[in-house]
Amino acid sequence: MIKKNIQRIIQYRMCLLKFQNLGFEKIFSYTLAQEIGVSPEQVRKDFSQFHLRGNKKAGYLIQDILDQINDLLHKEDIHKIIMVGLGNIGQALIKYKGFANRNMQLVAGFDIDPAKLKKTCRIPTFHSKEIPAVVKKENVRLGIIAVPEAAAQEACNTLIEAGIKGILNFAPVMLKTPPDVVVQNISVCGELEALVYVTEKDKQK
Amino acid sequence: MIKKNIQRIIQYRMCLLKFQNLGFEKIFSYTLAQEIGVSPEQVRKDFSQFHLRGNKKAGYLIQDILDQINDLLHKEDIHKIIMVGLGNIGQALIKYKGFANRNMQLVAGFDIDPAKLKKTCRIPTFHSKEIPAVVKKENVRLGIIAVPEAAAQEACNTLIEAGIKGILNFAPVMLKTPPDVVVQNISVCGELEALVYVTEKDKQK
DNA sequence: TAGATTGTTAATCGATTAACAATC
DNA sequence: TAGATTGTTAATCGATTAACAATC
Repeated sequence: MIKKNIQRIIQYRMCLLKFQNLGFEKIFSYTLAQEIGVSPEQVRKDFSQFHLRGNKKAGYLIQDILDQINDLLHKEDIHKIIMVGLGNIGQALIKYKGFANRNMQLVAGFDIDPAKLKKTCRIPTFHSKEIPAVVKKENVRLGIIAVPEAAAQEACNTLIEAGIKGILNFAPVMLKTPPDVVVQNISVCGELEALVYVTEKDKQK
Repeated sequence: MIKKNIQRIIQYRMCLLKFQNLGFEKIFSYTLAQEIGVSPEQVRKDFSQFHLRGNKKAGYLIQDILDQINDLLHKEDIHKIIMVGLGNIGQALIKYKGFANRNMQLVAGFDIDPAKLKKTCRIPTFHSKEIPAVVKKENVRLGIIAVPEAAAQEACNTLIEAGIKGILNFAPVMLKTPPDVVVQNISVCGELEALVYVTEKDKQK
């Protein structure tokens, strides 16, 4: 499980960029806190844990904090990602233009279905058997799994075998991986089910 | 923040269905735990908190536990959902066929761009100004926001105004909502950035 | 019965919040 | 200086893990 403090650091970064674009140079823990819905103490605690320092009375220098967070998140590099599965989700993410300005790049897509490979696509697409070759050639460390549930573990095994170290998994299964490969799961249905639970519970009150 | 135990209950459910389909009638906390990557104590604790009871020595009756979880998650109803934003993500989720067998149904899509409304679609689509009318007519409680960042808060306000109680938000902003409206955020880029952080940290060891 | 498993209570761990000294 | 803000230490809270009695 990925620590919550780093997840918040990622949010702080987006927020700092937003304020910088609005022309601000400094920001207080209070402002940042309000923006992402936590307490100012939480912000200062998080910053403290990552050695992000401000100035007493004068708050934080946005550019300074951004530089340091960018270091933490390795924003000096462009992080290559491959997409396994060219169905609805896979195609949608390939079309998504938001990766570039966060230093992420989808470099290739894969599927076992030749029909899926024929669709015109912004990035090169290959049969899944080419995964190891492309991963090695492009030196990719991250992969997204957007294949049907039944094919997910096999896709995962191929990625691990190819040397992928981080996997974002859209399939509704817990993938089995060695300890040096990290998986993050996204389940749209699961999130909706959780929303049903909490909203129906609220209703009863 | 939605409690972790209910998120796991949702996972247990999927897992129980899987074992039921494989022909099993009973399951042990140990098996379930292994399948979703937690400890057997965690499973028993979660079950205990939701009053899901098993049999000493004989484990849990899958059908029995499923019935009770289905009650908890209100699986007796079909939960209607509207989609705001018919871009890449919106269109992909509308095409996704996995909602139906989890008792979810996307009933309508909305966008402010007439061009997006013209695309053929499995569900009815309307201009966003129709949101209140459709929500009232269909009695919808859940909405998905898949619009660009700049339009997200306005879309959110419209949903709140229309009476939506739970929002799944794909836009990279913290939405401001009253306490009776719950938001779950999904950030593909954010998850990938977190993966970069943990995998690069591992590399240094 | 003996062994295995549940279910609950107690202990531990980690994360958040509160308090407050430092200082600009 | 007085007031406001940071940064750290201590306290609290919640979630996980451990221990173990109950019992099938």
